[in-house]
Parts: sequence; C-alpha cells; structure tokens
Amino acid sequence: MAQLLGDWKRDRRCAELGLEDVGQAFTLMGWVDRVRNMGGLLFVWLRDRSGIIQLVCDERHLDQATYQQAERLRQEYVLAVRGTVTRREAGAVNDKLRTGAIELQVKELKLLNEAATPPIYTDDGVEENEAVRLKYRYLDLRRPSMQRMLQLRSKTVNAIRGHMIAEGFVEVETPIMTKSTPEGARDFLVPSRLHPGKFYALPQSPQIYKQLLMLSGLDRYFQFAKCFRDEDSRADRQPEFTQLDLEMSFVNPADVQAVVEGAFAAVFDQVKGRPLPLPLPRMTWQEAMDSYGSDKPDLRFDMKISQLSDWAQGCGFSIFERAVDSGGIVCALKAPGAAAALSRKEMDALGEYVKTYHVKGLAWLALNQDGSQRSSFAKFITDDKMGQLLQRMDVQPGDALFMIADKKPTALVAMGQLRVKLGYQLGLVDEGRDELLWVTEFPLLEWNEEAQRFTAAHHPFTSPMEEDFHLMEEHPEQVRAKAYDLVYNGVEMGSGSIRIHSSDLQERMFRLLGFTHEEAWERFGFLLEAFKYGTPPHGGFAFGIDRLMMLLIGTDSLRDVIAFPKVQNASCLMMETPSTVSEEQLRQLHLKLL
RNA sequence: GGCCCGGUAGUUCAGUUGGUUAGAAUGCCAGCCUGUCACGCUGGAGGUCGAGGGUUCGAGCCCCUUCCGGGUCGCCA
Repeated sequence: MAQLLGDWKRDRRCAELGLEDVGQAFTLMGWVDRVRNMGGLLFVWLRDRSGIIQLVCDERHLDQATYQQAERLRQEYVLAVRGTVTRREAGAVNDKLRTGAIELQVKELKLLNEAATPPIYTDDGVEENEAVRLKYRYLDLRRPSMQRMLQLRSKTVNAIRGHMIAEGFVEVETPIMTKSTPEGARDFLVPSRLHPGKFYALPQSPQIYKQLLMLSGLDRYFQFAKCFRDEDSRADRQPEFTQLDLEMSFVNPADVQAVVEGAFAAVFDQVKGRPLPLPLPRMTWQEAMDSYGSDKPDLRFDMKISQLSDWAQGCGFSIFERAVDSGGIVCALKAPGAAAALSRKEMDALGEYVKTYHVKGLAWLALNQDGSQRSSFAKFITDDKMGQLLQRMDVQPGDALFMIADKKPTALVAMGQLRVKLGYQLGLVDEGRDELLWVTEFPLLEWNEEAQRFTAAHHPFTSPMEEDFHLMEEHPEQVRAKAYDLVYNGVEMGSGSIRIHSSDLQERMFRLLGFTHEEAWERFGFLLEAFKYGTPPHGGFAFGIDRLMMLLIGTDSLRDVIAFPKVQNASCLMMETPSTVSEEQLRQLHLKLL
C-alpha cells in the first residue's frame, strides 16, 4: 500500500552523491530500477534522472516491518528512503555506476507508489520495437539515453537562446492560429465555430509575421517556433517540428549567416564541448549540384562527380551518345579503395538503387588490383575511348567507376544519392567529423510540371540577386536568389534569404509566379498593404532544432529526439491522435463528414 | 498515391519441405539464498502466430484482402 510523502524532503538526486558524502545521512527519492534479494540482504537500485545509486537493506539492521516492506519492492515502484552513505569495500566497487564506490544503508523507507509490471524495458540494454516504445512513450522516456537526450535538448535550446539574446534579438511569440497560404506545403486546418465555413491554418512557419515585425521596427526578432506541415513523414520529417526562427533588418546575407553561425558555435562550445571554426565555408548551389549532385552535400568525404558529356560523344555506347544528343549529360563517379571488390550482385543492387531516382540505369567498371577489368559497358566502347576514360578519371587499381546518362538534373541527383550511399557502404564517411557549410545562390524559381508554371524555390518573398534582375522576365529560370541553406553533414539544417522589401519588385515576383495583380492582393493583400508603410531591407533564417538534435545525438530519426513524436502516418500511438469527435462538436463547427 | 521490408508469449526473437501438444532467452509469479551489481538455484504461469477469407486431409508457413509499424519515390514555398 502506498505511503504518503509527509514531511520528507529530498536532499539530492541519486547520482549526485559521492565519496565526499560518506558518513552523512540523506533522504533520496526515485524509482526502483532493479532489486536483488540475497535472502536477508536486499540490494535495490534507485533511479532518477541523474542516474542510479545502490541501496542496501539489511534484515539485521532494520525493524521487521521495514524489511518486509523492502522485500515487496518491484521494478518501477516509487520509493523514498532515508539512510547513510557508506563507502563500498574494495572488492565491491561497481565501475559501471557513477556512484559505484558508495551505497546508501537504508534506515527508513516509504513506498510512495506501486507500479504495474512495465510492458517495455526502461533501460538501454534492449532494442525494442519502436511502435511499442512509442505507445508507452512515458515509460520509454525513463530510459537513461532518453533522459540524456531531453536534457541535452534543453541545454542546446538554452545555448541558442543565450546567443540570440546576447546578439540583441527580441523573442516574440506569433500566433498558432493563422491564415492558410496558397503556396507551399499543405496546411493543417482548424475549423472556426464562430465563422461557419472558415478555417484557421497552423503555421508552416512564422514567415509573414516575422517580416511584419521587421516593418514594425523590431530590428532583430527570434523565436523557437512550432511549425506544421501536412505532408507525408520521413525519418527526418515530422508533421510538427520546432525551428529557431529569426529575422533581421538592414542586413545582407553575410550578416544573417554570421548570427546563425554564432548560434551553432555556441551549441558546439556549450553542448559538444569543442569549437566550431568560423566562418563556415560557402559553396554556390550550382557548384553543389555539379560536384555533389545535391543541394546539401556531405563534405565528410570527397568523391566529386565529373561530367563527361564531351568524352561520351562518339564513344560507341549508344545509351551515352543518345543522352548527350538529346541535351542530357553523362556523369561519372570514381569510388576509391575497395570499391572494385564489390560483387556483381552488389553492383546490380546499386543499379537498382539509382533507378529509384528515375535514371534508367547505372554503368560500372571495376579495375581489379591485378589490372584486369570488370565492366557493364566496356564491350560497347573502343579501347581508345576506354583508355581516355581511365586516364581522365585517373582510375587506379582497386577503384570502381560509376556512370549515369540522363537529363542533367536527373543524372546529377541520382549520382549524388549514389555518392552518399557509396560513402557509407565503403566506409569513406568519417562519422567523427562535423562538416558544416553554406550553400548559396539558390535558383529563385523552379518549374512546376503539374501546375505548368514557376513556383518559388524558397518562398515568394525571397529577393532575387541584383545581378540577375535583368533576367527576370526573359530567363526566369536563370535568376538566382539571395537565399542560403545551412548544411551539416549532408543534412539540410535550415534555410533563409534576404526578402523583397519593395512593392515594385514584389509585384514583378508575383507576375513570375503567374499571379495577376488582383490575385496577389487577394492572397497577400495584408502584406502588400503593410509593405507600403516603410519596410526596411530585411532577411532571416530558420533552422530545425529537431534536426540539429539528431546530429548532436547521432541518430537518423527525428523520433529519437522529440519527446512525443508522431509516426509515419502522422498519428500518435500513445494518445491515438488524431481521433474522432462527437456529432455535437461537428455540428457546432458547422461540419458534416462525407 | 507507387514500390520495398516487417508483424509469433509482457519483451526480444527462433520456428526446417505445409505434418504430433508452437520453442528459447528475458521479464513475471512462488520458494531458497547476507555482498549482489545482467546475482544465483529450483519450480510455475504466460500464445486470437496482427485480422478476415481461401487452397489443403492438415496452415505460424502457400494464395487473396485488409489493418498496423518502418524505409523510400512522389510530395515537402
């Protein structure tokens, strides 16, 4: 039966005791991690967020009632104990526990609560089915690794907040109930009771609010913003996530980047305990795509992509030739080291892998250590051309060469994905390294095949680069934006841009996006209206706290760094969210289900 | 919306060519044990093989449908 806390006060957390406390009495509280009953002598591990300490209950030194109660202890019971810290004897020290040199000799004990047998393990020993962990997330969070994660996350957010405040930023909360915007991801909608047929939308980002705050003269704003996107989840994409959102006035890209870099440096300093050399390297989007086939290159290993379209002309391999003739490219990737030892089966698997990125196939060549070749395409190519290829790509014994022919972006993206896969598969990725960089000069627009019009690559308020203003009407696809992404070990941390602050330029932008003047005003009128009243030049950035935590923890799933995450279909296994609602609720909201 | 992988005691898993009463470990319960630390020893309980249908003398295993979880392409300003 559970006992009351009464006037007992906890003195310390379990693992905050040490050898210096030997001989002193303490009151401790926590959960029973494990009990070992030796018959008249009980060892109980008491656990809280700090860690574990061993309690000793000796039948000979306790009154009968207390010992009997101790014997009833089971895993996850909630316990308060009073006792004296003693030093363990030389042979009895447990090096695996931080408190392994001491233990608490229990004098009094209060069973604060019993616990049902937990359905999952609350220690880190066992890899359990994630669905079960998520169903009992509150127990899963008792695992020491999860406790560490939550504490590390708090520390990280604190480091960032400290940096932002020190840099003169003002923290402002913006509404969660906001307005649906036509561009971008699908919105989560909230029906209005007071306005039949109307809906609020949850913000995909506080974009417009933060721009308005610049107009208001706040100068430097930041917020840890909850953002929502109703799109399919991935391991690194949740329907709701947290971003550090910031905006600054009277700045150019370098000013914004300096603040963001500083925030990362603060995290490295205070959380990782190692410096982050600044400034971070820059790479243009064009270079990233050409050399790495990705706008978020992983620079922890080299292996750049080469373009060989000129070589491919007249090479004899009709697939290569046709690709080039029809305006596409042939690109190649040289994988060093053990790559030539990949089996035929492994090569075929890589071929299947690149096909998921919509290229038709993968040509490969392995130069064995003895100088002999294995290849999927050598028979189509003259010895002369093959010699040129090996020389130009500097293929050495042990290397493998991979080639893709297709439309330029398709081929490069597929090759970029192959590069990363091979990087891991061949052990080229140095997982101990931290490689951050800025990718700059993103395209302003991208062609949307479905809508048959240009859409904003970033968002419709992103400023074009002055150098490219003249291209806006004639060659919109060539216009570069003052937009920049921060990339960390091949993961997109966040993106930002300098915004358009003149209504003339904004109207030109809307025209490029295919909006008439009237449509633009209908959709963004409040913003265009606001911008009439003296808008300063401004720009900003937002980066994902969850993604940052992923990299700090060393996991590839956002679910590992969010206290209560959603699963792939955006439901919560613990609360069984989303749920149905009553007919009455629907009626009040003027909703009828189909 | 497409493709791929998975679902068997509370948990992690095994389960052969379709063949007797579906196993192991761990956890749980009971007993013994005074220096354990993944304590040990003895005994015990515990199963809608995700669900539904089909094939078969017989299905955990084969087929179909469906649900759930994961990965991924599309999508994600």
